Amino acid sequence: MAERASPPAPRAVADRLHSAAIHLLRALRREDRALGVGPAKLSALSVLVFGGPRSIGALARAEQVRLPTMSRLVSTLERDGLATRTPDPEDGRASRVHPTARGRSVLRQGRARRVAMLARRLEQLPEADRALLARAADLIEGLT
Amino acid sequence: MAERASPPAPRAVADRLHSAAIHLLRALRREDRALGVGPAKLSALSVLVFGGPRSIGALARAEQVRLPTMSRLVSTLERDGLATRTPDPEDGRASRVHPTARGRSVLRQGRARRVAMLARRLEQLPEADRALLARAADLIEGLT
DNA sequence: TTGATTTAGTTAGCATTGCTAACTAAATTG
DNA sequence: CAATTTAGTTAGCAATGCTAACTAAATCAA
Repeated sequence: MAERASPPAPRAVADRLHSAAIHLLRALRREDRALGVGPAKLSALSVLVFGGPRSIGALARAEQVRLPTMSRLVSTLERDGLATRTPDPEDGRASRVHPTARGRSVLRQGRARRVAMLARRLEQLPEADRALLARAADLIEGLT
Repeated sequence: MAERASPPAPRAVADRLHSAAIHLLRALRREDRALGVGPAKLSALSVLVFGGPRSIGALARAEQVRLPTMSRLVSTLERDGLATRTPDPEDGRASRVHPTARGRSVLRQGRARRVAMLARRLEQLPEADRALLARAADLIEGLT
């Protein structure tokens, strides 16, 4: 035994990886509900907190949504006290979006909740498997 | 060099894996747009096609949504000719949902599109990395 | 057996998040 | 300087999530 499996066909790997990602996120998604902040807001906030303040357009590109969608999302973030808008001194058309202290705090909590749930499961794996998953995460991020 | 990294802390791995899954699905999601069938419908259809016909309640549990959400989703699947509802002979309250031929076809196409996109990227990886990702997919599915 | 409870599903109504179309206003370009 | 491009907004629609409140069938208990 321990015979090498047949070489992994890209399509088969793609299919399995696709399913796994869907199921993983579906399970984690439930953790967000307690937060009272929707997934789109959390995700945009995450870009602002970890990537720094930026324009609404840049945020839209980062989140892969259209400008009007992000425009409205930023309005609700502002209304909820999670972000603020300041005029861009260089460009009279643009504004810059910043997370507020409360925004950072909410993000930290949400992220902690999701990550904690996943971490609890990862703890039950042998260390070698955990290392493999860490490497897999990097590979996936590198796929572009 | 090639020194062993510090043991992978579950929280750190969880964080990276979480991000990777989000980014992967966000990229793949775009492929679905050409299909004209939303993600919730595709996902429910996938359960029906690969897991077999079942009640609306069972479908709701599989999709982790509430019963009214699934009830409406099935109505639209029916309206779109992607699924049908038949009465459950055992239980007068329940109905069973079946995919139609067209539902199967649409699902196959959508899945093929997403998987093809991911497979194209996986092809550019060394075989060892692909094998690693295949193993990772299994580990993730097993986390539950 | 009947009355109470539970379970399956629906309907109504709301919030979020995606889109396109059509607009304003500032910046850039020819 | 006029024409075009770019940043953002507003309006309106569709999909998808929820809870509350309902109907009807099934099950349980007395």
